[in-house]
Amino acid sequence: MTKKSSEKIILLYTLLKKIYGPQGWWPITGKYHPKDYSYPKNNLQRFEIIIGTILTQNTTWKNAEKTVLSLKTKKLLIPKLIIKTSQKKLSEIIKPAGYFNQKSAYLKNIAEFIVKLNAKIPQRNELLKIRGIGPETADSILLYAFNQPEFVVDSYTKRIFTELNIVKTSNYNSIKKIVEESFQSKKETKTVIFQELHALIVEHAKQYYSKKPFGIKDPLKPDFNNI
DNA sequence: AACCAGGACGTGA
DNA sequence: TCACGTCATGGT
Repeated sequence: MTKKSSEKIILLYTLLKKIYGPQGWWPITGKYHPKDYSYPKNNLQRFEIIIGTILTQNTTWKNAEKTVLSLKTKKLLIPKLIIKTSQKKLSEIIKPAGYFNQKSAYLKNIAEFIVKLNAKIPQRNELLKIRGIGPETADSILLYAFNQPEFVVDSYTKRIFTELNIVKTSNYNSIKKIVEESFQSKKETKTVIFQELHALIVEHAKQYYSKKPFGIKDPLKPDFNNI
């Protein structure tokens, strides 16, 4: 990690926070204040977030949230009930989220894991063994459902970081490590920073990095040219 | 009407 | 490791 990388990452976080404010991005359906970081408050909310991270894979949160709400209305947002429900029925319920055949299987896999977990905090490498849980979903689960200081790297992050010359690599673990090493503070603080930074990056990217040519109208670009 | 969305997985270089 | 095809609905 170069010193400039961390300077740029901290600058990016500062600027994005100033522009968009706190995102409050723990995908819980219900009421909460964006600045309230005391979520999830129980295992049901924790599971709801976990389910959300899978359903939103390569899908808009709007569509994913719709299916989370459907599951909630049907009182299925409980690990044991996800296991009990047939995959066919699950697929039907989560249809708007896309990839329903894959995702319904993934939901069952994570539900099995959560039951066996017995209310402990999962290890990252254990999550990665589950079919349907890749690096981004694993980190999302750890960061938002278990409040662990694991930074989430998504395609937007790679895109913005390379476009703003923050990093040269597009390797997941490399970028994750660079970001995590840029912020040294206590665990709770880092967790909040990582939760907000990832959400802010997504928000910014949706405006300036979703269609080609990427970032051409990004107002932050000049700030990163001569640093 | 092509293109993309808060990816993961399998396969073949 | 890395690039590419596949999975699928809904919005622009």
